[in-house]
Amino acid sequence: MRDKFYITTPLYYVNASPHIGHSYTTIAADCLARYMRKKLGEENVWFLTGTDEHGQKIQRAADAKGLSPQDFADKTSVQFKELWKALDISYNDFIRTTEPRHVKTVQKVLDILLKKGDIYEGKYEGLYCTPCETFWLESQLVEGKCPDCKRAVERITEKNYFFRLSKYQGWLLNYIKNEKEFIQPDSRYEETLSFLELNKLNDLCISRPGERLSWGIPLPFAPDHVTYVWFDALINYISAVGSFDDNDKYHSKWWPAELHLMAKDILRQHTVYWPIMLHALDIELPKRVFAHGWWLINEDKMSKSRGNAVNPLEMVQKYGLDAYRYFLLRDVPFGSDGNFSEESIVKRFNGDLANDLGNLVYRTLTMLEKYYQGAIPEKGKLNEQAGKIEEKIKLLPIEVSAAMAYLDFSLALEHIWELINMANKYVEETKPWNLAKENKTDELKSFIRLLVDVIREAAEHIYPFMPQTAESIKEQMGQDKINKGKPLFPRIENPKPGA
RNA sequence: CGCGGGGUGGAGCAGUCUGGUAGCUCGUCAGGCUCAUAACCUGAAGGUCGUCAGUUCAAAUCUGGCCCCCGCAACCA
Repeated sequence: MRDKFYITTPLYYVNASPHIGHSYTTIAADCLARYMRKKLGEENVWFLTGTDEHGQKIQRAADAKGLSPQDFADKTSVQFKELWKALDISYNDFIRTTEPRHVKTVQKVLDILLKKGDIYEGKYEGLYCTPCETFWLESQLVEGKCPDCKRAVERITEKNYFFRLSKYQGWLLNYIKNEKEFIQPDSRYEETLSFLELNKLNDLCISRPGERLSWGIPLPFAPDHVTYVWFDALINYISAVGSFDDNDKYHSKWWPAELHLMAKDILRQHTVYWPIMLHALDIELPKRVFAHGWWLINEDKMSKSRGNAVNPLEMVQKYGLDAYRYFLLRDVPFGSDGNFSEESIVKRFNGDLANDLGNLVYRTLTMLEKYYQGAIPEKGKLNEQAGKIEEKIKLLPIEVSAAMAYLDFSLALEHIWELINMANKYVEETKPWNLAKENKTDELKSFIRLLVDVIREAAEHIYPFMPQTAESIKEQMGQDKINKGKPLFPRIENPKPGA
């Protein structure tokens, strides 16, 4: 493990409001950042997120609302920021692709690559639907017409600039073959590898003529063209944390990133375009690229057009922030698709949070109150069952660390819950109410103290996932005495999903 | 024959690489307990592991055929 940790989310495209998919990636990144801060120290972790604001879709969305693209982007960007605040996201920096620091870097990159001969002028030819302002592939046409508006398309040719992806295909293939950890999960690694083996990369068209699209970063050597939005956006990962010197060398305290997190739909941009761009710039590659799955709504892909997008804020209001965070990170293994439903949230809420964790904390606090007037007793002698719990407490950090190394949040939580469940069982087997009646004070003391230790330990590990809950537990389970509050997660009775 | 993933008790999954009593969570049923949020603990019922054939002393696991589901198939931010 290296001593610094730079983690990124994708820059979210501001053509629409954030949904649970955005919140999923960001919560995962937040959890990891919090975990690593504890491990490496606050000052050694850098967590970047932001918004991607250029391109045709933004221009159109802005037009539709009668706003300038910048005003439109400003508005949506704020929505993302507000959501991250509501979700307790601990990002260190929020970059927008319309910020000068980014624009400057993108233009510098374009200049360097042109100088190196990796960008060249060429012609882009394609089938274009003028009303829709969209290029279509032959295969996408419906009866030879635009699939959207059903009008005729025309073959047009325009001057554009291209980035020599093809030149570096062999290098990239070789690199990926040697870096088995570069792309995760494994299935995505295989997918990328076979894609590169079976296909021949075309050079990437990285410009759009200004008359067709003006909302973008102008090419420094051809101001009548703007930069293709993906080429622009990826560069944020380096523009946010460093800069080029006069000799075109990139310097940064944080780069290379330890991890780029994203959903599976934008894997290729991060495993093909981006590595080649960096390599052409003579910059080190990120250590890992991890693509997680999608949340499906009733087995369906979530999308605006289907009208089934879920608003994260609504879920937080209804179930609480930590329950929402817990659900997302616990319910499916990171990497797989999951089914999102309020029914499953309620199940996790009642089962794991209320019955297991919340109840353990509450019953322990009550016993402390009842038997010791709220004072936390000293450690004492342990019986066999307690010894097993002590062992588990020692083992847990190792288990969690192993799971987190592979971004298996679900497994990490499972390990934590093993300890919680052991403790609940321990209460049952020890029968403290009998110890109290029989005046076995030593045994009662060491029993309750062990429960306190278990809960403290659990709170430590829960923190990256549910920061507020960890905080609340610590507060209630004070240093020497308790401050019992309301139950952490009051059971949700008669759940009415959708109500 | 484009590439890949998958089909395991009511639901969701693990196990398949390295064959050998089919495991987990939820749900259902029964019991126990009272510190606790009708929470907690214990036990039970429930699966010929998609299908057909083969290899083997032995197959969810290996081999081949077939059926079904789901992604991906290069500028879609």
